[in-house]
Amino acid sequence: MALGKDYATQECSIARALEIVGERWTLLVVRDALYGVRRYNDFLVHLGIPRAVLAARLQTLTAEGILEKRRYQESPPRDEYVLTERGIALWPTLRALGAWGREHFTDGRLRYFRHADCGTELGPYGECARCGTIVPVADVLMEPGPGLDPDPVDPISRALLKPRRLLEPMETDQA
Amino acid sequence: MALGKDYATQECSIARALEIVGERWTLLVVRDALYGVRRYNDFLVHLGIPRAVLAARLQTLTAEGILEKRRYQESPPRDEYVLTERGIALWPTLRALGAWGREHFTDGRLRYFRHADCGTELGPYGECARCGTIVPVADVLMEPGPGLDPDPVDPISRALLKPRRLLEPMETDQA
DNA sequence: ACGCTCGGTTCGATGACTGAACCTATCGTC
DNA sequence: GACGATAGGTTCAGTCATCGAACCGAGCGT
Repeated sequence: MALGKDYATQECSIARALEIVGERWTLLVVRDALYGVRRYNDFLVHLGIPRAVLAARLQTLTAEGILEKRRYQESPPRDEYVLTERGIALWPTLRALGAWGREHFTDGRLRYFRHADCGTELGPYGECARCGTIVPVADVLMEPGPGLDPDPVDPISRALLKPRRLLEPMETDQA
Repeated sequence: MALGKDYATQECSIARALEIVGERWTLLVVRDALYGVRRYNDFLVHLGIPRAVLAARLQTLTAEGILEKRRYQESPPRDEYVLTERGIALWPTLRALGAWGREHFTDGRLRYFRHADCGTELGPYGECARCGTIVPVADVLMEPGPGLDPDPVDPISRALLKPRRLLEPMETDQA
């Protein structure tokens, strides 16, 4: 958010948060990371984001400790970007934002989020009404809804047609 | 978000939400509205936002049904911007975002949010642990914390030094 | 008639985003 | 060992949003 004006005068943790994740595309990158996307190229294709912007976002997210860059093979050298604790902690925000967007601006259910242990659909705060608990991110099961119409040329889009747990890494190779 | 590229390809309610409230300053305007700010000039001074940008944000927020423009006196004609249901529904998102920012990027408590009925501090989801309920926005009491250091020339900043309920309109006149 | 406040609009300069092209290293294949 | 493909970027020109300051008009109060 290095624009002439930052939110410096705002003594407010919302403003601080927005300085870090408030830029265009940033929260969508984090969303994809929660969905299990880890590689530069997968982000690129699934988001349709300009390459330069993606590189910039991955760098600042890494610098802020939200993603961690990690080598997963040596030859050829390839890195992946994995969410840290701090990044995973953005799930409630994304959940709330998504619930608001769905409630007010979307028709047709695009995805369902369920408690993997019992199959109950999550409430607006990411809680399981049946178990009476906040569901840990890794126990959230994501399923496609009827309103979903995936892009056939995008392997990530197709991979998201199967029920998956959040954070479970994508297997793009055999896609 | 009328940039060359919108988030059109994203079949996702998070992306839809971000198209509406994802622009710079927008969520801070909504935050101030929750805090009780209603007038153009109060937003202007408290946010330190360029006038043209504020005018644009107020217009799109009104167009999207998040704020409502309402005449509060006839002579001279003056309008105020008040949150609608749809705008108030953004509270959980802002609460989650603020909790994340405070947890990871702020030192010193800036504000406390409590359940007005019982004084218990709100949990990260805006719930009252003691009463076991999600606290309605109008029953949230906001109090200044020790880390707060208000701008003395800004009447809104000073008004926020007193405990206040969310949505309670500001009285800027006698400030 | 004068200045003040409120709520804007206009405008030039700056900076972020976009899309396309280019680049490097490594692999698999012939 | 030349050839093309793939992953992960960087560079660059053009466009669009944001910034800050100036201007504007209606309706006060005096």
